[in-house]
Amino acid sequence: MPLKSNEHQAQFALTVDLAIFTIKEGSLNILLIKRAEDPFAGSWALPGGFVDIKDDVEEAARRELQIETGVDLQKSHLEQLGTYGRRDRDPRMRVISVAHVALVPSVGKIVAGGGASAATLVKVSDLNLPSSKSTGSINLAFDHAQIIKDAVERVRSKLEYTTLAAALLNEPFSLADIRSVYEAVWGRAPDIANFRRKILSTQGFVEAIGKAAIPGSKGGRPATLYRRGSANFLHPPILRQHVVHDDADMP
Amino acid sequence: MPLKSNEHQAQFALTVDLAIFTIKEGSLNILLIKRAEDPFAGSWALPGGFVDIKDDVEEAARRELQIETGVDLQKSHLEQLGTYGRRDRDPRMRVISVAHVALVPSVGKIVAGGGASAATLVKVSDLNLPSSKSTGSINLAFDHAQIIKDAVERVRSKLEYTTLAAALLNEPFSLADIRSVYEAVWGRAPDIANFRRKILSTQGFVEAIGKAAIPGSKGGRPATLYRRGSANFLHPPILRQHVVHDDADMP
DNA sequence: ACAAAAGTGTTTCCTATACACCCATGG
DNA sequence: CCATGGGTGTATAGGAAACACTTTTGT
Repeated sequence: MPLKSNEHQAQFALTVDLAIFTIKEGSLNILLIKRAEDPFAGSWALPGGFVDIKDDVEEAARRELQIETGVDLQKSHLEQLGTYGRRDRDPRMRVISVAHVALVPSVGKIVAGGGASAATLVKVSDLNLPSSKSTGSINLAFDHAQIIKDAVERVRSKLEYTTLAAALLNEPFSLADIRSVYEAVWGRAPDIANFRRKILSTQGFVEAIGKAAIPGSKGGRPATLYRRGSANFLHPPILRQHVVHDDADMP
Repeated sequence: MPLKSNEHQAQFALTVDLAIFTIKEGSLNILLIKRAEDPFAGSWALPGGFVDIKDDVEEAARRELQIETGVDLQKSHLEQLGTYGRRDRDPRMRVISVAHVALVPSVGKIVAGGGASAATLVKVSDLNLPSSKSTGSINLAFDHAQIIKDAVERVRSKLEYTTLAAALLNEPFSLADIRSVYEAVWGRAPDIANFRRKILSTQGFVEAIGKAAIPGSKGGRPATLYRRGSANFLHPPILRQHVVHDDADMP
């Protein structure tokens, strides 16, 4: 970055967009807002906001996450996804957006503020994403369909080699709960018997809390309960059954 | 991104930084420039430059790559690494940098322009990176040590599950050449016999060109030559021997 | 003939997978 | 005592790892 100090540089507006995922009723959901104003009035969009000149980018993202969900910031996972800076992505002005992925066990009260007429969780499978096998019909504002597609793929692949599935669960949880996260995110779950051996043999994925769940009204053996462990990675990974990859957006 | 259109937004300077990797003499090298001016005059830094208001970010990165290396843009791999936007990363002004990783088989004539007194390939192992087992002594400007650390990790992990090793080789190449890429990047190479079976059994990793290399002066059986295939991914991956992960920069 | 480098064969071990079976609870 | 869901045992197959061996070249 060879800055020439006395040169005038172009200036850009900077936003953070958040793809906030959670599991609801066995499906992967994402938090979206409905835009009240043009452009894309009436369309669904990712929550987010402008970065202030005094903010760290990460800090701005955490602040927006707090504002939009009210979740405990310390306990939720937030990571940068990538930066989307196409010239024409916002028809009004040049905006560079740093997209983030957040994984939360549940969302609190959702408030629709700042240019949004609504804010709700939407099933990812109901979205119209730029993927070959997209079935949903909900269209998205700006380039948010692309961002969400990338975000979903990030989450799917991270479940392979990290312990992040547990970040989508409230503690305590059972091994079957973790498996249901994989099922919701991948569309199919690994064999339960092998899955539990894998989880339990990975040091630090989960820690038993020494209690058992209370069975539902239909009975069944009580499940052992766990909390998240200190490990972040899974070695070796749990690999998905890999379909032939969708290379549509590769140059 | 609920834009309120009549609001004044903070403006940021935007740069692209490039971590351009190549293999030289069996080692992973990165292209660095030596800064001529303060701040960090005399320090090594990543090449890069400002994004113009009319540029796509990707486009700006490709332009810088061309300027700095003269490599054929069509044939080299370029991907976004991440965005670095800490408040204090540049002492003069608020600069947001979108870092990229490029993999090139070789670099052309390197010219030191725009605030750089030199530009050369440097062995990654000679750099002082924020890693537990960093042995090098070369210090870097701004937050470039962190960027390079992230970039190296990106390359190391991508060799596991993609065919990108071939992007670091001039065509045609032998299977031993690919293996030497793994050796340079990972520090150790997989067993040659198993490795060749793995590469050849992955459809589309390489394509035989029907010729053989001419052995060196010390003889040896001529190696079959290949060019890059159309596949981008390796399933299942070639996993590194995983050391316990360095979580130093995790929150 | 020997060294060097490419390429093949084979054995061993690990572990992912599949699935049968046992355990604990509610009705 | 049956249905339900949690949890264990075990046989099989496929691939990773290790390494001995063969092939093709230059000197």
